[in-house]
Amino acid sequence: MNFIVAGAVKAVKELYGQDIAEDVINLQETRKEFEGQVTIVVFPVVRFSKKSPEETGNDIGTFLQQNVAEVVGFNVVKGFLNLSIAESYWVNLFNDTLLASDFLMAKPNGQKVMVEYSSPNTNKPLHLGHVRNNLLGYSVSELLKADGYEVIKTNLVNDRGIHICKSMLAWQKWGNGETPESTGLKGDKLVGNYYVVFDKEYKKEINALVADGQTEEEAKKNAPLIKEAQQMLLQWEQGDAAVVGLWEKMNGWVYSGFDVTYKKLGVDFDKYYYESNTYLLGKDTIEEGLAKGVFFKKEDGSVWIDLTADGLDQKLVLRSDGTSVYITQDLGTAQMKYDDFKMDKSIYVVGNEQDYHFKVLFLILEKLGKSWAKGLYHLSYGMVDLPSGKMKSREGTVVDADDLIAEMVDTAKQKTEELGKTNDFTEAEKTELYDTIGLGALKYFLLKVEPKKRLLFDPAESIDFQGNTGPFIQYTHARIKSLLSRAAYQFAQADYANIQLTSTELDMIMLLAKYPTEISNAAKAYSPAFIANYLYEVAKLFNKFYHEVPPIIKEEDTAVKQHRLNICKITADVIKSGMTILGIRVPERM
RNA sequence: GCCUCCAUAGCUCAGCUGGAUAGAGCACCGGUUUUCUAAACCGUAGGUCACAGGUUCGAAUCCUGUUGGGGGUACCA
Repeated sequence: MNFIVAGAVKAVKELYGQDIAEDVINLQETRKEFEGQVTIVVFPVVRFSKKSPEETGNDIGTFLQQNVAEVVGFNVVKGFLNLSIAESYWVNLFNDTLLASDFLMAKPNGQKVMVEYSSPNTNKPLHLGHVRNNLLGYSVSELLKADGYEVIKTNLVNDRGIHICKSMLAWQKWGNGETPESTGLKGDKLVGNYYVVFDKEYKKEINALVADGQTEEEAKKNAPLIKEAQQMLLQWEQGDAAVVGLWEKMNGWVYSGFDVTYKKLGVDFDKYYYESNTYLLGKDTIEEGLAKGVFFKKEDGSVWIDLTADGLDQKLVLRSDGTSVYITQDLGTAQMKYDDFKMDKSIYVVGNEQDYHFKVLFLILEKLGKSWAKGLYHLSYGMVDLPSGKMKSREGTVVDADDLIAEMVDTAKQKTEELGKTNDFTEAEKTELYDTIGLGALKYFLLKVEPKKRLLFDPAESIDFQGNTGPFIQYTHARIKSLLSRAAYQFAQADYANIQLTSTELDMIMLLAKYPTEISNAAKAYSPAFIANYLYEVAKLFNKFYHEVPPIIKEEDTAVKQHRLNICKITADVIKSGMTILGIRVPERM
């Protein structure tokens, strides 16, 4: 649409003798109720024309109609100049751009980006909050690929620390040698159970101590169990063979459990980092910061940074005993990741409870003069809340990832069987279809919401399969595919000599043409939700088109038939491409 | 206390680089199947865009304040 902007700039020059910048010409789609396809908002031009909005609109409209071949008509409503663009323009756009073989291909931009997501603790199974993280991380990775980046997906596994020692200790004390094999439980579930056991027993001890007259705070510190867990962590750090052995065994269980969930979710990683390897990193960075005067040392030996000038607080970066805190290792890990990959950008997909942490982290790296610090971005997303409030693993008020997935697949199965759509499917085809639909519904449900917004999930109300949902879009795709195969579709450009586009067809072409722009906007905002909402519009408009036109298969005019099948084909391609970005598979039939 | 994010229909969400009469889905009510898949389509109803000011030709959108809610503010991660 650049030619319209250029034409309008020229119009202002010739009509009013004024040079204006291109951004004065504000283009938008013409609203449905008015004639035309493209609208120029004339208010910003008024101060150059020194005429009323209506007169200005008429002047420019007349000029464009006379001087720009594609502009075949115009009307002015209040301050809005609505332009009618020649049908041949849209037909050419459709044939030359949308039907071109590279329409859906990513154009490499030569940049490398790392996306870190998932990053689970290895002491408990994944829940709905983690599911949101995983789907977001995966989808943003796909989105950035589609926008031309080379993407490295990483998972920084939080595999050490007091939380794992809690599970280990509880298993040692009360586990009776249980294993995933002996119980039939997934490894992460088994380990998670002992995390809950620990918490229960710990609370008992606290209550007993409080009854003995200690304050709750004291009791929390003095309970024998927590002391034992801390002792275990110390032994782990010293490399105690028995503790490390147990740690490896239980982490192994958890990993095999996670692998099952990851596979089910369809997410993967190019590179794993383990905190057990990175937790000592960052001390070099502390030295570097001290030398550069970015950090300062207090009398007790602790190291700090003063960020009060930046509107933040003083922040501890190294304990007085010389050991690391959270941010110490994150500083070191950031350096290591950069050294490993030299990426242009690095995205951290982490919940919004850590907004402050990342703000500080990035600011410190900038102050240390790291050239790559400006490429760091915290993709902060809102928590998933239940009607009862926040999910808490320790208290068992979580929606378990595996359970939820199983439930969704089961619902998909039920609904599909009710509709009697899979009577001629093989068992394998059925299994795959139910999986595709169930996960499609779940993923779309989570991804259609803007990442930073918190999300309410009510387990009592099942996720919809109708309306603005994954299955609706999947259905639209399946319907098109079946139509194309029944029509024995062959790709070819249609002959438009005698074709008059319907207004819905015109709308379809305009909407489909926006796909590449949608991708780049979504990528800039790191928001798969843009894609989800766009795909919904595409599917909705297609269904309208589908109902409006007579059966395409029976169409006798071969040019019209080819043209409509082409629209179907591009629609299916765009849906498939967009859904792939969301990590959602689309069935050929359903 | 301070910092930060959020507030749009009964519910779940779009719309936010300022543009025309604020849009969807669900739920509710009504209609469409001898024609390519009714997980679809068409229609009715539903709004003080939390509140109050300000900037502007024009504000759901930008600014300030207020209210309500989430999160953060640890020598935890």
